[in-house]
Amino acid sequence: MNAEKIPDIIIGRLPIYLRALQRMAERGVQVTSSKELGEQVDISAAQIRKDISQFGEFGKQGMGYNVAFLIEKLREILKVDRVWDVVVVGAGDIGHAVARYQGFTDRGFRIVAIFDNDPEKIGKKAGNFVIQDVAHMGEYIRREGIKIAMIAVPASAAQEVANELVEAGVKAILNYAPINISVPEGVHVQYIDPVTHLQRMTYYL
Amino acid sequence: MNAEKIPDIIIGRLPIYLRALQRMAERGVQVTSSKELGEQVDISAAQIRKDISQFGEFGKQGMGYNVAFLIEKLREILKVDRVWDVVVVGAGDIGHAVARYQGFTDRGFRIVAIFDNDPEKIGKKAGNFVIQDVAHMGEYIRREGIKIAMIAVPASAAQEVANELVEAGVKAILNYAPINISVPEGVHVQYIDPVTHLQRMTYYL
DNA sequence: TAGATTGTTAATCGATTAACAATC
DNA sequence: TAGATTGTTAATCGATTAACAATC
Repeated sequence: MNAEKIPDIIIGRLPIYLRALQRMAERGVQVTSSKELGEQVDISAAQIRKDISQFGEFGKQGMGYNVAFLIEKLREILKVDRVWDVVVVGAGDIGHAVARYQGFTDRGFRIVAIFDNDPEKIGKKAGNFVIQDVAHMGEYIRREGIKIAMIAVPASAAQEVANELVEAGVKAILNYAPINISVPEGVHVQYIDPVTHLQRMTYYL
Repeated sequence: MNAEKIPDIIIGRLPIYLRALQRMAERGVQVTSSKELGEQVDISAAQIRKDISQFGEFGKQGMGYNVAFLIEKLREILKVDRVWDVVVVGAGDIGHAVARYQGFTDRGFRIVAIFDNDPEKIGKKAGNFVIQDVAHMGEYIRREGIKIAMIAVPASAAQEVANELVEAGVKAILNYAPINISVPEGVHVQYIDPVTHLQRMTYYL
C-alpha cells in the first residue's frame, strides 16, 4: 500500500476500470490482463498496470488479475464498498430522470430525497420520491448526515443552491446545471453538461 | 491562424470557456481578461491565454478580450456557429429527459428524432417527438445526413446501437450507457455516466 | 519448464507555469 | 503617459510509454 498522494488523473480512471471489470464479471470472466482491460477502455496496458500498482500488488505475474478481487479492491479504494445517500435538488426533467434512474444500484449510491422550490411541484412525486420543499433541505441534509448532492436546477440558481448544500455539510456535488460554480476548499464538484461534450466532438467533424 | 494539430486537451477546454463567456454576455459583461475568465472556470490565466492564442490573436494587450468577439471565434473554431441535428436512441427516462431538455438551444444542437425498439413506446411521444421504430433509424440518418447521435439505451444494447449508427454515417456519439463502446477510427465518442463522476469524488470523502 | 504478464524503473513525451517584451 | 494585459518563449513539472527483471 502506498500512502503518498495519488494524482487525481489516476483516481479519475479508476471508475472506468471498475465499470469495465463489472461488465466482465457479468459476462462470467474471472481473470483478465492489463492488455485485455486496456483494449476495453482504450487505455494502454502500461498505464493500467501503473495506475493499479499505486495501491498494491493486485495481480500475479504471468497470470493477470482476478476480476472479482480487483473489483473488490477498487471499490475499497474509491470508497464505494458501501452505499452513499444522495440528495437531488431540482425536480425538472433532469431531476425526474435522475430520481428514476436505476443505474446507481450496486455502484455505491442511493437517491434518498428530491427537493424543489416550486409550490406546484412540492408534494407531487418524482419516481418513488415525494418532492420536498427546498426550504427544508438544509435541515434534512444535516439530520441525515448527507455528503453528496446532485444539482439539477437552472443555471441561474445553481450557485445559490451550491452555497446552501455546502453550508449544510455536503462535500461532493454533481452539477447538471451548465455553469461553473465555486465552492470552498475541500468540497468537490463534477460537471455533467451534454453540450460541452458535444461541442468537444464537433471540432473534429 | 495556426494550422498545426491542436491537442485534444485544449479542444476540451474551449467549450468550458465558451460556456463561461456566454454567462458573462448574459450578465452584460463586454470585456474580460484571462485572469477573470480563469477565476470563473478555475483554470490559470496563463493556460487560458495559451489555449486561445493557438487559434489567433483575439485579445488586446492591456485591454483583455471582447466577450462577444471571443464567443464568436470560439463558436467558429468548435463549429457550433451553426445548428447540428442530433438523433436520440432509447426512449427511457434519459431519452425522454434529453428529448425535452431546453439547454441545446443556442449552443449548436437540435434534437430531431428519437428512436426505440419497444412496440409499447413506438408511436407515443417524448417531449415534442413521436418515438420512432429503431428499424427505420439507419434510413433516417442516411436521408437526413445526421452526423451526431446520443445513445440512451441499456448497456447491453449500446455496442449494437453504436454499430448501426456508425454504419449509417454518424461520426460523433454521446453515450449515456454505462459501458465503453468501440468505434472505428474517425468516429468520436464521449461518455456521460453520473456514477463514474460520483465515484471519482467519494475517494476524497 | 517455457510462456506470459506483472510491477517498476528509466526515458520520453507533453502539458503547465513563470516570466517578460510587446503594445494597447 | 502609466498601467494593464496579451502573446509567446523558456523552464518546470507531471504524465505516459518503453523496457525488462521478477516471478507466477
